[in-house]
Amino acid sequence: MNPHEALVEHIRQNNIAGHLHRLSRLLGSLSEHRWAKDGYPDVRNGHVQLLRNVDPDGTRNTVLAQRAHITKQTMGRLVKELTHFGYVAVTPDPTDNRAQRVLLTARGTAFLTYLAATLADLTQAFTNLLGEDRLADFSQTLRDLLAFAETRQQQHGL
Amino acid sequence: MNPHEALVEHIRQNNIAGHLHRLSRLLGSLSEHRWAKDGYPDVRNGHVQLLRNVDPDGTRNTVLAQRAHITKQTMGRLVKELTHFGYVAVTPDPTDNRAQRVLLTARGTAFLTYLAATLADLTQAFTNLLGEDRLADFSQTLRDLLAFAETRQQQHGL
DNA sequence: TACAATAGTAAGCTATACTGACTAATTAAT
DNA sequence: ATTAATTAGTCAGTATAGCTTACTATTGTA
Repeated sequence: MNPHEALVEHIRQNNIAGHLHRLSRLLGSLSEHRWAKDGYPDVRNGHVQLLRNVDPDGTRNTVLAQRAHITKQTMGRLVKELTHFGYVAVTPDPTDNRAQRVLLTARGTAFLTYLAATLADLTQAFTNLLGEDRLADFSQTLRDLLAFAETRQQQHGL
Repeated sequence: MNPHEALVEHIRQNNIAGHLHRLSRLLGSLSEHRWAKDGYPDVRNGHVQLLRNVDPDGTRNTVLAQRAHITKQTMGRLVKELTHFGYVAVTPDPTDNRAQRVLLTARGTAFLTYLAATLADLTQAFTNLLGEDRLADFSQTLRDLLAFAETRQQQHGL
């Protein structure tokens, strides 16, 4: 094995970030195809990070953005899209005239219910593949790595 | 816990795809910041999937695209960018006048060497956090899930 | 009352990927 | 040997998911 091959091999061995990226994209595209097939063609992956953060009594855009770790402008776009497709509705916040409350519509709730079922399916498929223990370990490690990466980001180092 | 809370809780519990997406983005942005700080400001994460697939004697654009699982058009853009920044060079393929060969320049090789070192650092940080065994398990599971998702995609189900 | 902070919007930029349509060159089939 | 099909690469356009900068309107505070 010449030096270049050794180098490349080493990089492939440590390619966790690349694998994460690819798996994330693959799962995302599989999900959206399934949702479309099952009657929810206008919901995209990004929308889920809105839908799953709405409280029963409605939630402000800014709060949704914080929970999803995106800017309020980006969340604002998601709200607009999901409003247009009828998954959420926006009402003025009675306690603050600047603010709005985002609420799930019946369709939004129906989608969330459906989503929970498909996620359960996926978890089942993963369990069949890996077994319960390995899946739980993976999930926990994922959370640990996420916490680690967040800390690093706040320190702004690598 | 009312039904809506239970639903949302269930969705959060099974939020593997969301976590993957966020971790992938976080690691990507940390990497690019570090690369910029260390003298490689023009290399982005996407470029790595080109650089690490170039053979010592050069590789065709189409082959690079296949290895990186992206379209040849997208890979073509990466080639153009990295050529512009001096990390790769393109020569005609002597055996086929339609084709080109992408080769690493000295700068490209230097970056790959540097990259291998930073990946080793990151692996070390992960090992400190998780221990060798958990990291190895995570890495293996990631590969298993990737294989699973690829298969599903080819079947075009779920 | 004036000033600072907050909620949300508008506009525009970037990165990453895709598809469809094209040219030029090669290979295969008649 | 010519025609037809495939292949390599590019061009142009689209979509998604983020971002930043700049703005209005409201609220809270000194």
